[in-house]
Amino acid sequence: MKIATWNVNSIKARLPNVLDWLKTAEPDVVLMQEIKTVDEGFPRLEIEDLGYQCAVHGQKSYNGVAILSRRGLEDVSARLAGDDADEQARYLEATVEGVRVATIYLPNGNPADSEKYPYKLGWMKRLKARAAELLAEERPVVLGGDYNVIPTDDDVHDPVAWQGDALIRPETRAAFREILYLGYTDAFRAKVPTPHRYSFWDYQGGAWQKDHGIRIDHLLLSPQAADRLQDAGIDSKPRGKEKASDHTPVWCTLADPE
DNA sequence: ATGACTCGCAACGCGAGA
Repeated sequence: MKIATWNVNSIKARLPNVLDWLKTAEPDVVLMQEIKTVDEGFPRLEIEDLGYQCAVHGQKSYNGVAILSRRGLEDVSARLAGDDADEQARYLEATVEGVRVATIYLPNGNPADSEKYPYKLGWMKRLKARAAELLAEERPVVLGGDYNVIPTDDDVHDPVAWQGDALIRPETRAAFREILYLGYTDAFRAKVPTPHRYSFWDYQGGAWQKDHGIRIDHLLLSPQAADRLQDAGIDSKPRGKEKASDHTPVWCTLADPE
């Protein structure tokens, strides 16, 4: 089963690129972020034509997440518990052939001296609680998404330039490690030890051409999923296309159960 | 170099992104 995560930065602006990529990459499951539309605006028919079912948790203009699957889609559940006042559409879970998957659009948190940073850290605490609950179920789990976390200095072109940023601050990294240390595996890092492989390149300053990127899109696997991990990678081709998202897909493959 | 890009919106510049 091939599972990918992709922050598309507007599904409407990205639809031709997304359809092309679905046809060529042939993922079984896509964990999508920043669709930037309400549920009714999601191009469901075009994607269903390629054999996918869609679960959508949208929001007007900002955020919004979706799960695409061509191998079934059951028990869909939106929102992250722990803050009933949180109206931002950033979390959606579903089950595909016994694998519990979540699409995650973790808050950016900048500026780090604003109220946005405590919101990010609070959101990470809520995610940790949910991640722990899922671990207790002792089943394959894949938590994929735009974490807005640069885990280590191997995951950024210029760590000094990012100093103090909400994506790299020690508190951010510690909160991310807390989730990993529950027992989750970073699928890409487990398969690709090479440093300086990125999933995001800013639109500005020729960052893509100069490979000035950051690795912030991650697939975290429970032990039962990690036991089935066959391969993982970053598909940088979509980032080089016309009208590209600033993020590119990160994927992993899980062996089918016995 | 007071820059640099892209998105949605009911806009005709702005906030947000990272």
